[in-house]
Amino acid sequence: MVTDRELEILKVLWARERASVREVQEDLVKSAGPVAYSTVQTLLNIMEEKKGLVRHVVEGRTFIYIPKKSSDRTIRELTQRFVDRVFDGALDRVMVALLDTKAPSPAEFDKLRAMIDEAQKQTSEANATETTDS
Amino acid sequence: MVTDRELEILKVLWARERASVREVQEDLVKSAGPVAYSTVQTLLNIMEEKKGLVRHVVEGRTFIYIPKKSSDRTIRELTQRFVDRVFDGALDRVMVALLDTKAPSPAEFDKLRAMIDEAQKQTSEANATETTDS
DNA sequence: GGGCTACGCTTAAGCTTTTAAGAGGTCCGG
DNA sequence: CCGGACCTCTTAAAAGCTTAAGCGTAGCCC
Repeated sequence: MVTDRELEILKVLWARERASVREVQEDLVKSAGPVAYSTVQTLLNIMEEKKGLVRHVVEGRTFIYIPKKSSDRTIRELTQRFVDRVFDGALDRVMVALLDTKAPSPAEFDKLRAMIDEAQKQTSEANATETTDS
Repeated sequence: MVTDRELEILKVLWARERASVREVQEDLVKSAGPVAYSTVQTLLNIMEEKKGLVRHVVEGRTFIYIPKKSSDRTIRELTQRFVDRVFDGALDRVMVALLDTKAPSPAEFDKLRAMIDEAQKQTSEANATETTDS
């Protein structure tokens, strides 16, 4: 659904929160190499009309584009799709592949552990409130 | 590079190690819904000629296709590409998204921790041979 | 006002992906 | 030995992605 180029554009929009076509195009040239103004324009148009990924407001005669979904949510959806597609949803297999592609440093290992602890704490809290909820 | 359909085909080939077009097509129909024989044929042809993902041997008048890369390696490459594309290579951010998309069970949490421990043990052993740490 | 510039809109070409129909060859059962 | 079944190969079309040129218009500088 979200293509490579569209993701790049979304990243610019998330970083800026709102941006004109020109701003997106200039950031893209810096971060991802040359791309024509009209290309960005067409992409943004499709992303609004056909995919509902962004919306725009008019300021003067400039279109200001704004992402519709948060980066968190979009990235979560992309991750979900990827995990399902490649790993048939098996989280442990994802972890194996991840740790295999890039060997983390000891500090990163600790960070990962902390994350897992935190995530587990969150879920157990969530479960606790489920039963005692209003 | 590897598209969705191609990945499905590769999964069949990895499971069977080697398969005829007919076998791939039949497995695909079961696992992923209807698809024409000739479609699978064209895909396999492209995967061999243009992408070098598979090769074939002839048995009688049947083409037997064989994956060129292991599933491990291919999946590692796909994962690498995804992490770079979506997360700019930041492993910790991947972990956040993963734990966020699907809340694991306590048993799964333990499994993840064990994996991390194991991975760290592996790397520290590897490091011990090259640098004699303090 | 006249030209320059910036902007959005229209159109479309080139490529990849996905799908499939149809041609033609080979093999086996009868 | 003949016909159907099964195979590969050829062709191609629809859809989506990526890229961009060209047009009209509105504001701006002088």
